[in-house]
Amino acid sequence: MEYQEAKDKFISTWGSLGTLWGINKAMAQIQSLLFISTKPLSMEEIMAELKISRGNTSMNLRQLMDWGIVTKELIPGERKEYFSTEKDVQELARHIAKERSRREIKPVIKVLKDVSSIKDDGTEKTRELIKQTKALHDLAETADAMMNKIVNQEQTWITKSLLKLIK
Amino acid sequence: MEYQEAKDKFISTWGSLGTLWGINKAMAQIQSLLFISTKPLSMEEIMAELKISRGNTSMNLRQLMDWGIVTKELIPGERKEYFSTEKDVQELARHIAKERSRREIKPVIKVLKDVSSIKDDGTEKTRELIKQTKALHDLAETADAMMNKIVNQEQTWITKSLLKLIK
DNA sequence: CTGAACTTTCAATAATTATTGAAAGTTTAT
DNA sequence: ATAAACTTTCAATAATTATTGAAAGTTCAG
Repeated sequence: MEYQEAKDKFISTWGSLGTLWGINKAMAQIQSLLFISTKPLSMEEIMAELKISRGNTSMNLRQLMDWGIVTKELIPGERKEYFSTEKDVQELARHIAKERSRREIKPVIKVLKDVSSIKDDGTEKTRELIKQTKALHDLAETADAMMNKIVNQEQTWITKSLLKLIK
Repeated sequence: MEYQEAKDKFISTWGSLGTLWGINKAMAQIQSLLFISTKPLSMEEIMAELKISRGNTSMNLRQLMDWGIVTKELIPGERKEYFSTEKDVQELARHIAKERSRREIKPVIKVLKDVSSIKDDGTEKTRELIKQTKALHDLAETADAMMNKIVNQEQTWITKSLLKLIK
């Protein structure tokens, strides 16, 4: 497999995996492209590589910046804006996990908590609703906590190693 | 909050969370309905409760059965088919994790492996592609393995200590 | 201040995905 | 074998989501 083929395959596969981490195709593809690029890319370059419109590129870059995984790089003397993504996979995973937790999981946990806290009127169906949503609530909370612990643990480890390097 | 309100809230919230585990709205809503039902439901009942068509109900029930989280219940003397879902959240999580791993994560890991195995021609861009896809491959593999370990409750010292950290 | 270089916005449109409903298919009782 | 009871299929349609592109907005050099 040649470079170009491997590159295209990577971008389209990673792009289609977007759903797995809750982002759209264009967003995922832009991130992929930046992830394997050896230097920051301009909007023009991204548009050309992925064959998407200026507007699309602009909006998706903004979303990626909202997610905290893409940053603007200002190159001295250049008018254009350049973009690059977090290159460290651990750090990338941390950002993604944190954002997904905040945007999607936490709000659902809140609803599960509310629903499982309704008054038990003694009927079978109410009891079942309470019981099952409570179980789901506990599971969701554990899973969310675990995910955050794992990714933050990684962060601690990285920070520790970094500190060692500095000393 | 009354029973009916709580029930509707649960079904629509859990339904909209469908994307999180990679299924569509109707599928997620049917599963939710069954999850809090005190008895197996017929197609008619599901259609009426969720206000969806017969065809839609049929197709989504089939998909839920493919996922292994809904089963047909044959009630003696009844012509109609009844459906129920796995009621144990741990078991449910296990099934979902296993299916997602098989359908989505494993194939992506395979592509990452192929892409990261291309011949190093010495150019910077090829080296970057290899380096980054390899890092992603390792991360994906670790995450997948860990998820399976956790849901399969194969509690080695690693997962045990992780669980302790959370509690 | 003006114009060139660049980015953002957003209404229109395209692409994708979900849903319907009626015809075809299946099963069972008689 | 027939008909009633029920389920599945799938072409048509609706709903949703993504994408475009041109106008409006911004920034900056001269």
